Amino acid sequence: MVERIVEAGRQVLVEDGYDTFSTNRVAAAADVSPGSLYQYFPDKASIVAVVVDRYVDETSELVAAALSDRITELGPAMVRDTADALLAALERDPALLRVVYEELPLGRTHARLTQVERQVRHLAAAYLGARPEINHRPDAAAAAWIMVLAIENLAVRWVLDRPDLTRDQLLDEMVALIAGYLLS
Amino acid sequence: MVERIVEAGRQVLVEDGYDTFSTNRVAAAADVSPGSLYQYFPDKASIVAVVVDRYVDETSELVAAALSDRITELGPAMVRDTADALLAALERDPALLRVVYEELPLGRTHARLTQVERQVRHLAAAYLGARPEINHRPDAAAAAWIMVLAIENLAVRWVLDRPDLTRDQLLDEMVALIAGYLLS
Amino acid sequence: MVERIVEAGRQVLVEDGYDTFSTNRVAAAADVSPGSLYQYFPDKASIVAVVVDRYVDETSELVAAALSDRITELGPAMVRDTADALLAALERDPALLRVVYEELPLGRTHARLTQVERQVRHLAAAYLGARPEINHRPDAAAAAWIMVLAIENLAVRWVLDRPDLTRDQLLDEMVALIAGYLLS
Amino acid sequence: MVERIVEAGRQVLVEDGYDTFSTNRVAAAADVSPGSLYQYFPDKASIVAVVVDRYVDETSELVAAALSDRITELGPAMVRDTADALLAALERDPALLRVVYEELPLGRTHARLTQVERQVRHLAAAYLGARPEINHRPDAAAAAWIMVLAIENLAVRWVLDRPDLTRDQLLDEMVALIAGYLLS
DNA sequence: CATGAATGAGGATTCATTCAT
DNA sequence: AATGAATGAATCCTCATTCAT
Repeated sequence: MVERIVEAGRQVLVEDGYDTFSTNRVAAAADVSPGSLYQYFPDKASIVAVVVDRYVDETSELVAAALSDRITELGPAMVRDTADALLAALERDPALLRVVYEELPLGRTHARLTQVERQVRHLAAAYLGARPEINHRPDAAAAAWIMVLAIENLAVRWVLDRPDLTRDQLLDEMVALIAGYLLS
Repeated sequence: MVERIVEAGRQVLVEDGYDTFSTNRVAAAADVSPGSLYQYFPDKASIVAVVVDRYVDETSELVAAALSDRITELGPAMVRDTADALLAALERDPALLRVVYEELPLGRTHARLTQVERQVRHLAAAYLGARPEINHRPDAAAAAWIMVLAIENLAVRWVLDRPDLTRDQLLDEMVALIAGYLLS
Repeated sequence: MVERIVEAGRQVLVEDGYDTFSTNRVAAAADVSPGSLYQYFPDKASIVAVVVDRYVDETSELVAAALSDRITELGPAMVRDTADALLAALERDPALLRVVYEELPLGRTHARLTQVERQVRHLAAAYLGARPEINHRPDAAAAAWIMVLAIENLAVRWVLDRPDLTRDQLLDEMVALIAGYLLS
Repeated sequence: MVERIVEAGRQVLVEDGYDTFSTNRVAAAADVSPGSLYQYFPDKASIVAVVVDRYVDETSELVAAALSDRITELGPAMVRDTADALLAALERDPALLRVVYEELPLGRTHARLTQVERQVRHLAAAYLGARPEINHRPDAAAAAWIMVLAIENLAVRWVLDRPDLTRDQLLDEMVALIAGYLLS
């Protein structure tokens, strides 16, 4: 049941964006009565939150899986493969990505995303801190913040804005960006 | 009068975010009757649009001014000074930045922002294309896209998320990021 | 519920005319929340339309019933009885009659009325066409148009304007009008 | 000035009907400021009232003029010529006729029309009362009421509904209607 | 007189939420 | 648990009218 509601919520979000996201529409899409929504969710915002949480979780798991395959391998290949996995994950559902990134009201909604970003940053910082041969930046935490955010944002914007770069070009540039940075 | 309304609109946006932005609230904040709004603006969206347009214009002008002071100077100093100006511009009103970046419904609103970003990218591409001594990347347009987006996003996130980086650190990292990238 | 709303709509229409007919007033008169109106009617106009449709239907049914009782009987008695039934039907609710006839915005509202009038005309034309002994006019369709409209309008005006004619006088004059016409 | 306003009022009424008739629209059409309206008219309704009064006056004068030309002539020709004049008068501006007849809110608006109808009825009653050779009906006042209303309404409906009758047919039927009635 | 900016009550409509069944 | 009718506050917007200039 929760399943049906969350899926319906995702659908509505994807199909028409957040400004037409109403509890009635979600209930209709889930083929459930409006009242039933409130047996599983305290309010409208929490439905959105769960949709977003799931999306963030799925995405981060996809990236984490790719990463764990390559974790032993240092250097450019790892950056490229990770970015590749991130792109692939984001390309699964650009419409939902757009809604999550550009349309959602703040609040509890972004909590999960922020949390994941922090985790990733900490992982990256630990990683960089332990490998001075590939990271010449003095502050590993700062470098991780820069690196993670830059890659994430470039990936998102590339998926959403479809600029004049091929996917391979993008990956090349990302590798150059990170490599150049960490070694300077 | 237009002034009062726009200022009230900005205030409401800043104080409570877009989801409480109602014409009545704007009218009250401007100490004006709801009807008067409609003598100067065709609808609610256009009030938001003007607030955003102004904000984007002011911000880009501040950055453009800083840039024009340093335009003759190649290299790291220029990156740093531009990023510095951008940070300063964004720090003027973080709350409004948050609303513009994260809460506004799509549409005409993002049009102005997108447009400015395109202009900046074109400028940067031209600049990079003409200076092979500081730019070793093969595709100037791609490099400009990467560079502009990375800097913009890092600046915005730093202002909004207040991470554990000092302002100077951030600027150092940005310079390293761009320099390392362009020369690799 | 629909019942309550329609009845409240009729009441508001009758008591204060169309220009004070607001959804809020109807809701209040029905002792129902404004929102409930929209679970049964798509908009304000459709509430009016239902009130009018009902009124037109009731009225035409009353007349049709009277007519079917007398349909075998030719001549003056039939005219008189039909007119009598029409008067009785219109006298049920003169205030609503006034609103329907004189105040309602055009559109779907008049559609139903026009439709009924056409039906009646066609019936009358067929009737007249088949009975040359009581109808000497050359064009049965034209005669039906004249006859139906004249009787309808005289009945309505008599009910609304309360002129110096007794009900019986009116019926006498109507019979004379139609009889004289059809035989000339 | 009053002239300009009334003419603008008539225009608005004719072009878009009563439901778009707003003081602002009238002011704009008259190329006058909204405030100026209130120097010559106490409120919106009184503008409508004057437009209607004028229309009724013009129309009745046209008919009266035709009638005074034929006043000496008894019988069918007079009915025909009068009806002809009425039709011609109504055909001048069917759009305004529709608005006046079908769309206007009640009240002071219809006062002038009612008044004219009464005058005409009294004239007709006096006329019929004095000419027993053409009027066999026992009650001249009643006969006048019937006759005037029937002709008026048939003329109006013919102009507004454009039924399947030629103008000449209509006049023939009207003459037959009245003649048959008065002699029966 | 004329203006027209300003007013603000009121309009139609939506939708998150509740609650009796 | 599930329903879905009912709610009613809140939304955007209009327009007859006023009044300072």
